[in-house]
Amino acid sequence: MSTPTQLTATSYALLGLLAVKPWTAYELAQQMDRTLSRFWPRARSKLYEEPKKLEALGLARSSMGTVGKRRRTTYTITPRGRRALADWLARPGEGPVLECELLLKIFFADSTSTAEVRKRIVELRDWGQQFTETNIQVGRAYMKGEGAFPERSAINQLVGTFIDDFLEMVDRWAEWATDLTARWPDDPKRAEPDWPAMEAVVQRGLDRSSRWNAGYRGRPVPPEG
Amino acid sequence: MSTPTQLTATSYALLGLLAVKPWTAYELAQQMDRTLSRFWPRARSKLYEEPKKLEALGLARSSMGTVGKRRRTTYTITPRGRRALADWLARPGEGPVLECELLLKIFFADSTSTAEVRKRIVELRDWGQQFTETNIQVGRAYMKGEGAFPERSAINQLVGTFIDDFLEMVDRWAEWATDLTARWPDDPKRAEPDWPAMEAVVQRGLDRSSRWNAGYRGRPVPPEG
DNA sequence: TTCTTCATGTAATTAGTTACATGATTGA
DNA sequence: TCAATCATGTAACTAATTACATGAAGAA
Repeated sequence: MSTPTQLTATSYALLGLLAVKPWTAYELAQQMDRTLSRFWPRARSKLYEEPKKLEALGLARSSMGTVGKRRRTTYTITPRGRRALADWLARPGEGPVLECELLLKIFFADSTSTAEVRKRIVELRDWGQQFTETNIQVGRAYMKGEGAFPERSAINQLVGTFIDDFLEMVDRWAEWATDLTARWPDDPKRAEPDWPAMEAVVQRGLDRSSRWNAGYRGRPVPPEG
Repeated sequence: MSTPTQLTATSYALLGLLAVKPWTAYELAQQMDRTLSRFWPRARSKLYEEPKKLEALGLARSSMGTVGKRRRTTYTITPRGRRALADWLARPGEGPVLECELLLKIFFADSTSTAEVRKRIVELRDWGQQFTETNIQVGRAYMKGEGAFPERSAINQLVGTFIDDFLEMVDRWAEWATDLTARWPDDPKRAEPDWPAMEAVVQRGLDRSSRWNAGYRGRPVPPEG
């Protein structure tokens, strides 16, 4: 820890939380778990480590309290910390990274049976369901005005909707995939694609391209080949 | 490498490719990049390492060829490898893990300006667009019958649709978010949530729950009767 | 011939995870 | 007063990434 390395997005995630208010290490970890983990999942232990790095770099300071004879650390952001955060927020960011083992298993369907594929699809749907439960609770709490930080409500809606859009998408896909594979023979290698559906997906992608090229206001439009 | 550690999902990803046909290390890496990276992204170097592990465990064997005076390794799956793969495929898998730095930056909007948030939203949309381009090409190639493995067409449709559903979702979200934030004041902390929209999202989640509880619940429920 | 891109890796480093440890608090 | 769970971390390990290196093939 003597060498203060470069900050990672995870460091900034913690720093961002500290910008809202000071927290103890435990509260920080909790908060991460509850909110950020949906699109920036990290192990618990990491969340105890990072704040130390922030402090070493002068972006936060810590004050020790005690509970009985255990120490308890509370972190507060410094002005330098706020500036560092603002700088980071003003730089471009990375797009979504999706990782899905279930999809991987489905992708290798030709080395197993259709029955197994169907199981994986059900698991995917169940996963979305589980996730939805907690997401709803958060959303409802906010609507009842129990949200801890009312000045963050609109922001929370923005990202909360992204997450729920994703969950909705997974659910719909799973439903569609269930129907599709219901008509598959036992051996996935002998399954015929649903050509019209495939055509529709390609078309949809092309439509996105058009809409994008039509209304685009950033970079120059790439020349058509 | 002398201690043959446990196989990871990444190992199985390579093993799965080998089940299709033998490949050289380079071809494996290419294939990963082109197809699997969409839902199982890994660095290039990793893809050269893993096959060695597979060989050490007797799940693949390698034959050395040469190009000039450089060696070139071709990997082939063994019967044990096929069994290991089938076993893995028959076990439950992990659900999606979503990671998005842009969303993280948007989440911390209260430490920056609405203008910055809008930029991040545009970046997210651009990202989807970029991704869509390549996705369409793959899809079109398949439809023209240029797909290298026709027996995998239906499977590819399954996962390809998942990816495109996701891209479509991102695009729609970005469009919605653009509209919403167009009405935000300069300071995101003073932005009011769109309450009806928020209510709608919660309702949608509840609807998913109902549909789920009605129909499935882990295993396929036999039709009422 | 030289330059660039394709092909094929190895080495060094690190971000992140799993496992472990233990005091404090609560409630049965 | 005992067990469970909350709170608070540290240590060991590893999966994965970035950086580096270099031969081969084809283009200019």
